[in-house]
Amino acid sequence: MIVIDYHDKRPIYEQIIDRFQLLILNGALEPDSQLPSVRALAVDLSINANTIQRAYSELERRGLIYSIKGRGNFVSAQKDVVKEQQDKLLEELRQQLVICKESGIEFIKVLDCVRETFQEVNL
Amino acid sequence: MIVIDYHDKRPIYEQIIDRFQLLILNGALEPDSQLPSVRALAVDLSINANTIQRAYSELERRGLIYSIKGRGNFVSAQKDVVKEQQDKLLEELRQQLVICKESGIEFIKVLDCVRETFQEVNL
DNA sequence: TAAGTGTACTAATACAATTAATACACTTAA
DNA sequence: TTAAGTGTATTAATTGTATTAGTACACTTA
Repeated sequence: MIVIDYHDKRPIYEQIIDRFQLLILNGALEPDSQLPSVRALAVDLSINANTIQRAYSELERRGLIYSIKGRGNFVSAQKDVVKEQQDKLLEELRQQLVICKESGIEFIKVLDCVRETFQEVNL
Repeated sequence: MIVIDYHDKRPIYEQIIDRFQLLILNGALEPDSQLPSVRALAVDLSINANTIQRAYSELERRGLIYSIKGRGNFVSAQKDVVKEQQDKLLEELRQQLVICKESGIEFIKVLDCVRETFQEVNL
């Protein structure tokens, strides 16, 4: 479910955050379903439990999960938080688009890139 | 010409790299034109000259500038390096697009984002 | 009650970013 | 020739962040 890429320069907790966020946003993890415990996942990934805890804290801060002491962490059931995080991703995309535009990359090239990624031909 | 954003989490040398790369890619800095000296820019930005040096070294490694001992740093005159760096930016865009797609963001929303950024209506 | 859970805290280590101070080689203009 | 300005290289020190490690406490469930 979760894989750490040690060639990735980003911190481990950030990789975990992004991975879980992805699984929640696309619906792979259903609302109210339980996440692995901080200790269990720590053992599974051979890392420290504090690192998992840090990732879970951030996910909770974003409203993507909620935690119950003594029971565990669970996927949030609120739909608006999903939309909110998707909007943040779109904002990051927008920033990258601005960089591309300001770097003199032609509009058609960007459009091709989008088409290829989404494999949409009916445009 | 160059501005440092201390609210930006990225290292200073990286901000300088990106800023100069942008100016070179979009043609604001013409081939063979001279860049500020490492010392002069350091004083101007109130940072250490080594930080400028580090940024210039990376820009030279990318082939975007060339340096002459005792004279200064100059914008590269080779067109293919511009294309090469633009392709790298497109690859970063592609990765962000994949994240958006895998996060369940609809194709039309991404397309709207592209349209708005490039302000193209004839689609 | 025991085991499993989240949470909080501190200490220690490792690494990266940055500053600082030099020193050296080269170019240009007075 | 000399002085000023340029790039380059090196080392040391400081700072901040990521991560590990260990511990303790509160809560839930069987």
